[in-house]
Amino acid sequence: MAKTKVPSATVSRLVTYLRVLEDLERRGVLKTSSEQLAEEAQVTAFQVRKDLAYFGSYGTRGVGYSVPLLKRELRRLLGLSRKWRLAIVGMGRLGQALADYPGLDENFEPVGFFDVDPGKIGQPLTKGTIEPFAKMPQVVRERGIEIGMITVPAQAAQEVADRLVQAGVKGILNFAPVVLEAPKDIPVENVDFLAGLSRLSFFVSRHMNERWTE
Amino acid sequence: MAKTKVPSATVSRLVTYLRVLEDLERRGVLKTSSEQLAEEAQVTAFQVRKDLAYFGSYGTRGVGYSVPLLKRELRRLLGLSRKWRLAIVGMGRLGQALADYPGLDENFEPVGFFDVDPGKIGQPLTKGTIEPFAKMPQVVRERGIEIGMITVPAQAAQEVADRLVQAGVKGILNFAPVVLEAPKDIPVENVDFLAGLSRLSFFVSRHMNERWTE
DNA sequence: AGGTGTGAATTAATTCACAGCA
DNA sequence: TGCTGTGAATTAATTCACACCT
Repeated sequence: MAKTKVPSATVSRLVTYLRVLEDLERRGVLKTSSEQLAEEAQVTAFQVRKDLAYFGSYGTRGVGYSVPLLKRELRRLLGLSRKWRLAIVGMGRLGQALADYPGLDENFEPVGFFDVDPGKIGQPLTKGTIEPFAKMPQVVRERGIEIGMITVPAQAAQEVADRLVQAGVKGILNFAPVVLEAPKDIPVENVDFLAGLSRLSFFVSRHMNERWTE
Repeated sequence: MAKTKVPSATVSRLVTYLRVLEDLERRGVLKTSSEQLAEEAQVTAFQVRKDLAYFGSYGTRGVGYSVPLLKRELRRLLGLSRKWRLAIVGMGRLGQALADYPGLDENFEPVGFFDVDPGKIGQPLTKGTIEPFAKMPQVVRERGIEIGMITVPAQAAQEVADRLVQAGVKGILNFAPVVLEAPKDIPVENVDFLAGLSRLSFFVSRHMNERWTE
């Protein structure tokens, strides 16, 4: 069992391994190997074994890994052995799309949906009803909400983040295209869609220029 | 001017620097420094200078960087000095939200919106009209579409990707929660929303357990 | 026999310190 | 003087080879 600190790249890959395992399980596969996991996760088998070894030894030598067991262990490592209660702030199309994103329910329980638009308040959703943002702090406390997901326009995001922190959430996932400030003990994950496109266009343009010059 | 290969982490950070520069420009700031960029991008000033130095020298010693100039250079480096033509496949809420995502227009031009649902076809959007997916290959050729964005359900994503590649796109940005296969000269960027939440919950739960044991 | 787990070797990324230039 | 640009030093991450266990 390793006591060393875990590379953050490893954490990102654990998420991928978990997704692969869920896929294998869906296909009825019960046993797997570092080789197979590597193939599906698009990394090397060395990498898979090393990543897992940071946390413990979950496989059987000469045999491989049990899919359900490894899945359970990864969920535990990622803090997903219980569901996190989630507030989604900003119920435009993005917020609504995320509320219904497949697989969300396996690890998260969205129990609060907020917006400031009076026209939206009361509107029913698949998993609840849109409530006024002003009630958010109260709801966060009442329902023990731990994670806040921000899907409001950029200019409102920092304000929303501050209020979520005040209300007592433990972490923030931000989809607005700004980098948010937060107290250093509140982790914030900033997701930016255009980042993906920009990275992609970097690789595409480099490929098209055939080894770009000077 | 460096000839060395660029760390892929550096490319991701360039995207962030560009976003920061756009923000500075919006605030009317004309000159900046590695210090300031580092602050806003949440990295060290060493890192900023090193990252930029992989590509050239864009600053003035003793002075700093010109915001518009550095912005232009970063856009060039990222292949964003012209707009990429974009097809969005899957016009559910996620597809529609992304079509209107702020800042998209600065670097991308969505010129094709596709769905298989007959009920959606013909529906007007902010930037166009939903067309039948069957017409996608023809439209990709006619309008010179270079990048395909996939926002369909997971089970349809691979099929869509294959058809996009056949139709001749140069790169794919995938929002469906699966890892896609593609020919090795076609870059694919797989975005997974739950990845962000899972990473976040890892950090939150570790923090809550106060240095997690064994 | 066969596939994991892990120390050692290698490679990559980051940090640093300071030379170089406006 | 002040801040960039960069080789050198350090630290981190990945790859490898093989001991080890079933």
